[in-house]
Amino acid sequence: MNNRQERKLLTRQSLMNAALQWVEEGQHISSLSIREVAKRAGVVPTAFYRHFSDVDDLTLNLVDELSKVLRQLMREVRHNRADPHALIRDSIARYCDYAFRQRVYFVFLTQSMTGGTPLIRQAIRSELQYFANELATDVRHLGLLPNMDQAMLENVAQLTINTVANATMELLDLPDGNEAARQQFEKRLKRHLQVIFIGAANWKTTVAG
Amino acid sequence: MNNRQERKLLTRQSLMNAALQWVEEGQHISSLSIREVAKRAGVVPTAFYRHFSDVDDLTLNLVDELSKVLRQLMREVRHNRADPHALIRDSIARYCDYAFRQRVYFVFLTQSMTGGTPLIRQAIRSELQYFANELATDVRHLGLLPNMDQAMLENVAQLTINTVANATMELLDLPDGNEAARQQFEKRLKRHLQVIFIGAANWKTTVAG
DNA sequence: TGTACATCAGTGAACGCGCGTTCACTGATGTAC
DNA sequence: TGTACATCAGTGAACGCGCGTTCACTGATGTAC
Repeated sequence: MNNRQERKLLTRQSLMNAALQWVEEGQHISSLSIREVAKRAGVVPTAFYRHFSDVDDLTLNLVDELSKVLRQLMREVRHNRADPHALIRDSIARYCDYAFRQRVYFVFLTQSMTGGTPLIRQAIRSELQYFANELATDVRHLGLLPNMDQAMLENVAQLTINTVANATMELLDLPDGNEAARQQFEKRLKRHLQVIFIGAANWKTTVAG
Repeated sequence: MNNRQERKLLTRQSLMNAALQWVEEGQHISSLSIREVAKRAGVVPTAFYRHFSDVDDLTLNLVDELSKVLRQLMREVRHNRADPHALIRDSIARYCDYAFRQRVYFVFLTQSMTGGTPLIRQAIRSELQYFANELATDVRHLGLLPNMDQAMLENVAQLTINTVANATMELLDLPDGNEAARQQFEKRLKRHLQVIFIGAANWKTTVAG
């Protein structure tokens, strides 16, 4: 049924899942050992080397893998376009839901955003940049900030994405099932994004000085 | 000259400095071992236990210690009040200078912001909250946003601090001595803060819906 | 289709090493009289 | 001031353990004829 290549990919997936499991338990990826991740994946420690050269290598591949998943999410969100009037609120609600359901992905990415090697940090940052560019394109197409030049629009998009990323760290630490805290959080994030949007709408190039 | 207590404090300081040195070399604090930090501090591994119960305990104390240092910095910055007209630009320049000179403190704090135990993350978050409150008080006293209610003012201050904190991660990864990249970074951060300030100045309570 | 050989993902033993933690200790500093 | 005892920060040996990495291997899958 499945040939050698496919079996190898399955083992690779097992190793990656085992690493995510480690993070899910509250551990930092940098404290994961080859022996530990191999044990959790159900293979002998030396089998690890058939897939990755060390834990950093695995981590980098994990960032790439999860980036793909997140891009897919973004495509779906953009497709099911929300009512423009409640755009911010709806987008926040949808994003938070997703972050909660795929919690471990986000924990891993926020952890690596500050904790990994410079290479890993850069990979995540360029992923955020990608999202910012998508957002700028959407804002342009929706005609939400018609008078803003492209450079500044990208700047605002970047600020927005950064704000969401920052809020995500907080979201992930909210006590599970505390609906009141969750709503308070979403309200606060909504206010932040509204301030940014109002600031962008009132931006005049002459401020630049 | 120095009694037993003072000597003990010196060893404690050595251990903390050794931990910071580890971070400075690009390692994550969670991968620091008791033996390693003791070796760097010039004491025998078992001496570590006279000061901390484990590495997490040391980390938490380090967060407290550095928080004190940062509060002191903030007091100085607030004292040498800048020209209100160039408030944002001057504050950014001063902050970036400080972050660069005390690089390791900021690397450690941004690293722990996402990477530490929940307890550590919470400690840093409440420290950021403290800074946000100070900022809100300053903005109030300077009369910069006279029509804004207290809750929203705190919200905007929080957004501002978050934005600076987020930018700090990027700042710390800038190649050393690349003045062009540094200026571009500062300009981008200035734009972000300006958008936030303009948004706050144009905020109407009726938007709240 | 059948056979003979090549490939290579995963195995398992072995190595030397640094780890956290225990324990009894030492000897300078501090205190009581 | 001098003496006798208490305190306790730092020492050093010892333990069992999990670590990364090496190596020769096995045996199922793949390929060439």
